[in-house]
This record gives sequence, C-alpha cells and structure tokens, in this order.
Amino acid sequence: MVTLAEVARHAGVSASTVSYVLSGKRSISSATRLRVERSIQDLGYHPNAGARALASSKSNIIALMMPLRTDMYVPVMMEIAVAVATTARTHGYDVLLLTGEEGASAVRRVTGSGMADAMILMDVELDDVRLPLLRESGQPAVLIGLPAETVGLTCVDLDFVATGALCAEHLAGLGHRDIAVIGEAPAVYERHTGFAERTLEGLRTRARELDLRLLHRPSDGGYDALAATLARIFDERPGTTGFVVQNESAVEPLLALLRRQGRAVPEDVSVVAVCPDPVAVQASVRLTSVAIPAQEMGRRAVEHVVAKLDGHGTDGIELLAPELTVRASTGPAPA
Amino acid sequence: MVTLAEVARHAGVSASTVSYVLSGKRSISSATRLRVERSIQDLGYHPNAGARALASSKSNIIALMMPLRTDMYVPVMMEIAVAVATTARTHGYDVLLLTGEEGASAVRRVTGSGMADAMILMDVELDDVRLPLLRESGQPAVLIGLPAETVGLTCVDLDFVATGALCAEHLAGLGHRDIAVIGEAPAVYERHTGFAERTLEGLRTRARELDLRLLHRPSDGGYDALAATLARIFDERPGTTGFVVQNESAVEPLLALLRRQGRAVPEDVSVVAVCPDPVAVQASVRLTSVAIPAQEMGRRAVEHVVAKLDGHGTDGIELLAPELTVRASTGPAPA
DNA sequence: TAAATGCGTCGAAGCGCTTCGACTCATCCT
DNA sequence: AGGATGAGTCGAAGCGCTTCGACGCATTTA
Repeated sequence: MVTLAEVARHAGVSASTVSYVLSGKRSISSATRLRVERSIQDLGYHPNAGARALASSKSNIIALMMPLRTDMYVPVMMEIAVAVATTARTHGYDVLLLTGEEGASAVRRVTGSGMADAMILMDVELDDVRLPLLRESGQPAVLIGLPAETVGLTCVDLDFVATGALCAEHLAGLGHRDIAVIGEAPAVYERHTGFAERTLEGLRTRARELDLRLLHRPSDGGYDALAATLARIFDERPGTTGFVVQNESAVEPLLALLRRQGRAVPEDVSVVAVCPDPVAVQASVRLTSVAIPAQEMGRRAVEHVVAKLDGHGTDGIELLAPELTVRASTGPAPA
Repeated sequence: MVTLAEVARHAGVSASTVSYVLSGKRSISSATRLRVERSIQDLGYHPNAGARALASSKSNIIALMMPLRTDMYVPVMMEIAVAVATTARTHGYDVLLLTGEEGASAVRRVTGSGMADAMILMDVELDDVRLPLLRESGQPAVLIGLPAETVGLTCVDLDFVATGALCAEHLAGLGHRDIAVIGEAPAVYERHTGFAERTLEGLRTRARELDLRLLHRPSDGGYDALAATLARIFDERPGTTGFVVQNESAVEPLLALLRRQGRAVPEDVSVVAVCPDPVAVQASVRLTSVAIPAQEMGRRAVEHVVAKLDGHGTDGIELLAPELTVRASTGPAPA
C-alpha cells in the first residue's frame, strides 16, 4: 500500500505539501503541484480512508437507513437508494447501507463510532423510534418522509396532500362525482407512516370543495383481497366511476377485475394511480398517475445533507410538488 | 466523544487493557473485565471506526456493488442487498453501497483506500470489466452471478442450468410437448449476463432428452411487446401448451393475454415462471415457479466473504439448487 | 527447590493522515 | 530603505486505536 510519505519522498517534498495538494487548503506552486500529481499517478496512490477519517474527523460517508420491512414499496425504495448512492458520489461521499433491522441502535452505533458524517432515514413513521436518538446524537440527518413532530429536523417528501387534491381535481374535471379510493394495506395505516393519511386528507378536502362523494377503502394487494374490496365498493356506491389507487400491488388486480366485470377503462370508469412512473407505464392500461419522484427524493435528501455538512444547512421541510400525467386510464365520466 | 483512554482512566486500567477487553485477544481477569465493561456503559463509549481501521488495517466493511441499470430485476436486487446487509451485520460487518455507475474505477477506489475489507459484486456479466481489476487488487471478493472465467474467483448463483432442466421436466411430466420460452429482454442477452443463456441451455438439453419441442423468444416486458411475441409463437407453433417465463415483467402481461385469447390457465396452457416467490404468489394466477432465492444468495455471498476474511476461505462456485413449487398455473396437457 | 510456564497487566510504538505554527523568500507599500 | 504582507513550504504534534514486548506474580514441573 502506497502512503502519503512515499509520494512525498518520490516527489521530493514534505508530507504536508502532498496533503495540501490533495486538499487544496493551502496554495501550492503549480510546479510542485504538478510534480506531486505525477508522483501520485506513478505510484498509484490512494489515500487511506481510515487515517483520513481519524485525522480529520470526517468519514466522507453518509449512512442510509432502509425500512425494516422490505416487502413494500420495493421499487420506490430501490430507486431512492440508488439515487442517494449516485448523488452522494458526485459530492464525494460514499453510502453505508443500514437496514431497519437494527432499529434505533444503529443510529447510536453509527453516530457514536464516527463511521458516517450524516444519516438519511427512509420510510420515517409518524412517531419514529429513531428520532429521539437522532435528535440527541446531534448528527446531521435528513428524513425521507414526514414524522409527526418535525421541529429541528430536515425532511424531504412528496407533497401527498397536494397529490390527493390533484387526483380529486383531475377526476372532478372529467365530470366524475363518485370516487373510490383504494388505499394502502391496513398494516400501513396501523404503522402510521403518514403518507397514506396525507393523501387521503388532500383527497377529502378537495373532494368536499368540489362536491365529490368519496369512499375510502384500504386494501391489501393481490387479487383476492382486492376482489372483496371492489365488490364492497360497488355495493355501497354503484355509481362509482372514478378510482384512486395508492397501493402499487393493487393496480394490476384492479384493472383485471374491472375488465372482468365488463367495466371499460376509461370509458366506464377512470383510474388514477399514485405510483412511480415506470409502474404506470407498464400496467396493462397505461395509467394516468401522480408520480412518486423517488429519484428526486433521494437526490434532494443528499443535497440537504451535504449542505448541512458544508455549514450552509437549513432545517425545514421540503415537499416536492406532485405532477399528474394524463395517460390512458382516465376519461370523461359516462353520461 | 468518549475515547478509549477515558474509559481506561475511568476504570483505573491502561488503554491496552481496555482494548483487550474489547477484542478478547488476551485473557483478562473477570474482575477487570467487569470494571471495564461498566465504564464503557457508564460513559457510553463507542470505538472510533477510523482509528480502529487505521490501527488494525481492517475496516469491518464489505462493499456491495449494485448493477448499473436499476430498471431490471429490481425486487431480486433489493432482496439481495437487504440480505447482504443484515447477514453482514450478524458477522460484525457493515455494508458500503456502490452503484455500478462508477464502474470498474470504484473497485480501485475502494480497495485502494482500504475502505472495505472485501467486495461483493452483483449482476456479474460474462465478461465483466470489473474482474481484471478485482483480480489484480487481490482483495477478497465474491460474485453473485457467473462470469465466463471463474478461475480464482468465488461465485454464488442459482443453478440456472438445473433450473431450466427442472422446468422442462415439470412440463414434460404433465404431458406437454410443445414448449415456448419467453426469455429476457434482448438487451439482457446482448449484455451476456449469462443466467438467461444458462437457463436456456438447461431447457434445451433436457428438452432434447425428453423429446420436447422448444421455441425460444426473447421479449421485452410490457403488454405490447409481449403481444407481438405471443402472436408469433402461436403462429409458428399453434400446438404450444407450455410456457416458461423468465422475465418478471412479462409474467402478468402473458397471463392477461392468454386470458384475452380465451386460453385458460392451466386447463389449456401451463405456465412455469422463474422468479422470486412473492411475484409468483401475487400474480393473477398463482404461478408454478422456480424461485430465485435472492435472500439465500445474499446470505451465502456474505458467508463466503467472511470465511475468506477469517482465513478459511475457499474459492469456487456455489450453485444453489433450484426448487420448483407447483401452484395453480400448471396442469396436465390438454388431450 | 530452582527453573519453567502461564496469566494478567502495562507502556510505548506505531498506523497514515491533517493541520497548526513557523520559516524563507519575494513583493509590496510609504 | 525598512517593515509589512503573502505565497509556498516544512516539521511536528496529534487523531484514537491495536499490538508487541516486557514485567510481576502465582503455579506448575522435574
């Protein structure tokens, strides 16, 4: 392993000079700089991460904490993770992957050991157990998702209230009056992840304003669960012509069941989904949808973290504006 | 930040003693051990990762390199990543997440800087550009997937040849004679990821032995692409009654299209999928499938890595035996 | 009973880097 | 002309930990 000292010797300068060439924290004559850079090339030098971390108290690592349950929103989580990793690299950081498994103790472990300079928490619940620890650790952190109490925290999330409103507006604009919301699985509501509730809130508020009738039914994914949910909906509100789906794994079953019942999409019923764009595009009917901007969320989270680490940090909540893309699953309400 | 020295002072022992308590590398009287452990608790001490890495030349980090393209096999990749992370933790390692973005240079960066003690590479291609660098770096590594040249490497993968054979056997056993294989997207073959070819090889070999007629058609995911593929298949081999699908995103479209054509599954045609179990279970028809044991792959990869780091490493290829689960999508061939 | 062994502990020497203060010139100002 | 300034470089002091050799003492062995 080539060390700084060897580079210094090879270039005929002192170790500190090499260090300053690397960091740019002091001015170096271009002659020296060039010589040092050549030596670095020639010897194939790579700074030792541990030594660097020890001396500078900076690891150049951002810890990313994934959700505990990996059974849900998989594509979204994956996209976020990848976006975080690639964005982090462009800022000179690497990403340490933590699973929720360890729970709150991971926060302590990582902050305590100086392993990471900051944390990004995904899938934050309204009353997340990790937050107290995070707060007391004083480590820079950014949440993806919105907890109940956000004082002193930096959060990034899609504006789900606006998302709900947008869906309501779109359907109302097409003349639909009876809207059914196929919500997330009951387990999601029990966990109080928040986003489901917020979407619903947006839907309800706007629906009231627009004089829509709204029916909300949580549903597990899969065909059987959805068949039951759907039957119930049409029993209770036979006149339902608009659907809002927020559960990825309910999308395809819903379309299939509607087809099977002879209800054409979008002629008889319209469907708006809240899901990542790829899901909307690949469905059996190209779905009008509000995209979950997973990449953007990951990117913004990293940018906030980096800003904090650079000193010009800003606490607060960034809600990304939802965008609705009209595709083939919505149309005018039947007469 | 609490340091080793402070713990030592608090416990009334020397720093080295604390270190030995922590590492267990020398015997310590239980009285001393207890005293030190209490001090650690009381002070809330966490060893500094950088210092540790520097002094011991061990980072206790495993780098996991994800594929470049995040558009494919997402659930599989995610499962592997999570399994890697959790398994690594049980062995005292953390996981550094690298995206393929950086490509081969990431290998150099990570090995050169001593950031990680070992690497796990996912989505290895037959002629992977990262391999030469990996070899020359001499860093312990495990591949998930099978490259063309495996000398001196440790690889973990599903035995795709056996997987193909298994599918052929199952369909043959049910009396099917004309089998169509809906392969991965053409792009996958162009990248020579290997597993698609190997499945096909297993299918072909066994099909020949069992006197099956095999038709192989790559297909992009999505309805339109698949509709074309399917039409072609039935044009060329109207008597086709068995399908093998290896492309997750083709599963649902295939089922929908078959339904639309009035072909009942499993009465008229049988479908075997190669996909993670959750996908098979959640499909509109519960699919007979060979599972892709993503978790197992991640786990085994870590275990190999850890074994190497502990000295009792073993190069070689571990192919996980495929298991076929019969569900509702296969049945006897129509008379 | 003397020598050998092993246990439990300590001190000190690094690991490879960053960073602070100090030093040497050359350049500037008045 | 003399002091002040700044650019460019160096030496040395750590950062917090691991690990090696050494030492004192209690046991064992011949």
